[in-house]
Order: sequence, then C-alpha cells, then structure tokens
Amino acid sequence: MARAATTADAFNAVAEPRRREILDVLAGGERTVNELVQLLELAQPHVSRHLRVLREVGAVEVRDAGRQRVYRLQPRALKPIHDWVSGYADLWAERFDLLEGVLDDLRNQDDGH
Amino acid sequence: MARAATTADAFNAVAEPRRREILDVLAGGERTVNELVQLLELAQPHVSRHLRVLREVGAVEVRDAGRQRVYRLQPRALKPIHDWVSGYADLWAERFDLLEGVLDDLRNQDDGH
DNA sequence: CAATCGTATACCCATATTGATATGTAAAGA
DNA sequence: TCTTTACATATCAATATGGGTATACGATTG
Repeated sequence: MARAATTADAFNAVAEPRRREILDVLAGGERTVNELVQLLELAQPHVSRHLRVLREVGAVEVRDAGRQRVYRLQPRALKPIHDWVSGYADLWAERFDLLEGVLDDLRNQDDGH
Repeated sequence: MARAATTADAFNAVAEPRRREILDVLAGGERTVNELVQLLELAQPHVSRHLRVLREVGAVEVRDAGRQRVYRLQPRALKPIHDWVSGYADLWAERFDLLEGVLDDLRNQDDGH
C-alpha cells in the first residue's frame, strides 16, 4: 500500500508547500489561474493540478468567467486541521514549558538516586 | 521529482492519520513502543517507523528505560501548523459566512445585469 | 553464556506523487 | 471560420511511501 492520496483529506492536501502558498494567495481574494501562475512562478499545468487537489478536498471553489476560471478560498475545509492542532496549542504555552522543566528536574533527581 | 519526504516538516509528518493517532496518545502521557502497538493495533515495525518520522520532525522525543524506549510528545513541533492554520480560523467564523453570503448576492445581481 | 524480551532496521511490493512537457478543449476575437 | 487565449488533462520519469515480513541488536534474565 502506498502513501495516502493528497486528495484524501485537507491534511494531505496542505502538506505540499506550494498548495499552502496558493491558499495564502487566495486568502487575499479571488484569483485567476494565470494570476496564480505569475504570482507563484509555477508552470501553469502545475498550478492547475494543485488547484484540482485543493478543489477535491473542498479548500477552493471555481467560478467560470468567460474563458477564465476564478478560484476562491473555502477556508472551512481547513477547520479539521485547526481543530486538531488546537488541542496541542496549550501544551507549548510558556507556563507549560515551565511546568515541564520542573517535572524534568524531578525526574532527573529520581534517576540520580 | 516525487512528493516531499514525510520527514521534511511537521505538515508532512502529520498528514498520516496513524501518526496523528500516535501523537494523540502521547498527549496523554509518555508511552512505551509496546504500549503504542497495543493501543493502536498496529504492527510493531510500523509503530517504530512512524515514531522515527515523528522524531525526525521533532514531534516526539525518546528516553531509554532499560530495554524499553519511552516516547513523549514534543508539541512545539506542531506550532508552525497551528500558526499557519490559525490565519484562516477567522475566515470560517459565522459572521464572515454571513458577510460572504451578502457579497455573493451582490455578485449575482451584477451578473444578472 | 544462552535465551528471551523490546525495538529498530532491512527488504519487497504496489501505489501516488511532483515536475516537465505535450496535447486537448472551450471561449473570444479577427 | 481560423486563430489566439486560458485552462485542463495525459504522459513520462524519478522517488518516497506504508504495509508485510524477516531479521538484527541491545538489555535483561536464567
């Protein structure tokens, strides 16, 4: 069995840095494929394929405008990621680091004896 | 060129559901490899390899305890993910959805004429 | 020292990937 | 209608993957 498809879920889709860049650009407003090509300095077919992946996980939506296709962000698709990682956000807060330090010290003292 | 390595960064490491499960378990406290094997119902070599990936991105740390190896969470490694996705968190808030709806309506009216 | 336990690593396989390039297609313009 | 524009898709190559299984290795135990 191979690695999960990038279209499997938002986690996989967003693992690719280029796709995160695309989303970052779209966060600033709708964009045409060509606009993305120029902004990201990527080949057009690559942009199209990245957009396809993002579409399949629901992170972007398309709208036809003549012979252009306008993509826009659909940030809700990122919510599962946010929900998951937020559960860890507390754990690296400073106060927890301090606590962790204390606990480490206690452990080391135990090891020492 | 193939897909980026899972060890390239936290985003890639965490794209695998099994690795997220491992982190979720470790969020509850340190665990031995065997404990993870039993909790996750995965083959031991697979757990070991997943742990290796998580180690390489700094998401877990190991401690030797006799012939066992105790893994613990290092949540700081997930901070880049949280930082990135938090930028989108506002965008799916209800009030923004409402605003978005209004904007869509306006756009459609324009298209109609 | 031999046997066993707890982990890590090596190997094989099937698969999905990204980049590059070429080609197909629908819309707009001459 | 022919051409150009704007995208999407197909194909090829190289590669990293995760699962399965076998095996190697260090620590503990007898």
